[in-house]
Amino acid sequence: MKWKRHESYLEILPPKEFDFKECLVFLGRSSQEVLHQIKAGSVYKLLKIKDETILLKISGSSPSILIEFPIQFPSSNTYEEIAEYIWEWFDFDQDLNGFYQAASKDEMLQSLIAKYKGLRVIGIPDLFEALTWAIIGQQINLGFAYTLKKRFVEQFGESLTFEGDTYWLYPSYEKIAQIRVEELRGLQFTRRKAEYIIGVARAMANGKLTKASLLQQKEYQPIKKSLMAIRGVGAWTADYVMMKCLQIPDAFPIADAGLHQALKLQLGLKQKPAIEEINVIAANWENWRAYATFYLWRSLYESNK
DNA sequence: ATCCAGGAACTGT
DNA sequence: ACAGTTCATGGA
Repeated sequence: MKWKRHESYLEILPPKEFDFKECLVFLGRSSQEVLHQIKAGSVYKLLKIKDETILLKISGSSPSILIEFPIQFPSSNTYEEIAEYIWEWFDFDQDLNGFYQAASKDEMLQSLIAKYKGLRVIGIPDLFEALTWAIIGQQINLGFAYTLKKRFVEQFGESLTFEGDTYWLYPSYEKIAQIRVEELRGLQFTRRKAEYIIGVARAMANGKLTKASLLQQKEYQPIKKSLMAIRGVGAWTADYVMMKCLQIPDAFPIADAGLHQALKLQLGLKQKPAIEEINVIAANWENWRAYATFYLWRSLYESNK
């Protein structure tokens, strides 16, 4: 991880294969997003580290990323954790040359990379957020998923208002561990989703589920198995979390409806491909299937709202 | 109206 | 192990 602390800002020095503007497109994909805002090419995001709540203004200043602090500066031992969060969020540990090389054998990926070069898997470093956001999104359209997330965040998260804009933190598992199913039903969560989400919160509050213990397992299958042992987490959610939170570049949510739609459009198919066909299509994506998926998702919001 | 959404658990065989 | 059903709601 490379970063420098300056007098009034923090500078992150990303790897060469990175395009801040491409990542901004992803971050701006939903007008209903509540966990960050984009204004004049900068991303504003509230972050809580230990007991410090800090507003970040994140800007691209090629080749660096600059982090400013519109409200107040963090305490000096918090800078490193902020840099770490940003590093993880933009997945800077991956060397995308591997992906670009793997894609040289695949015409479709090559064309996506030509369009979106420098796009990285924008992650969800917080395990509770990653798991519950995935659960929220199960089997509903993305627009409604964002509606539910907004209600959830605005009901149970902390917020801070600065110069007329309100910034939100995702609800903590400590808080959600204490609520009742009915409170989520009132926000139009299904009963089952409410149970899953509260269950995840309680497992984390008990210390039975942590990001560190998942990552300790190193290998793909054991991690996936541990995730799928959680009620509400099937193969799709496990792969989604491995991709977005555990930064496993080969995680592959093969049953994903968006992936199927993107493949159909990119390959000009008459209908969406079956799982067996996707395995054939993805034969050359080895080690980079999360990136292939992410670039395919990107292709779906060419003209988004 | 009917089908599908960035699925998963449950039930019956 | 496998297939069919249920959950619940919004959008096209």
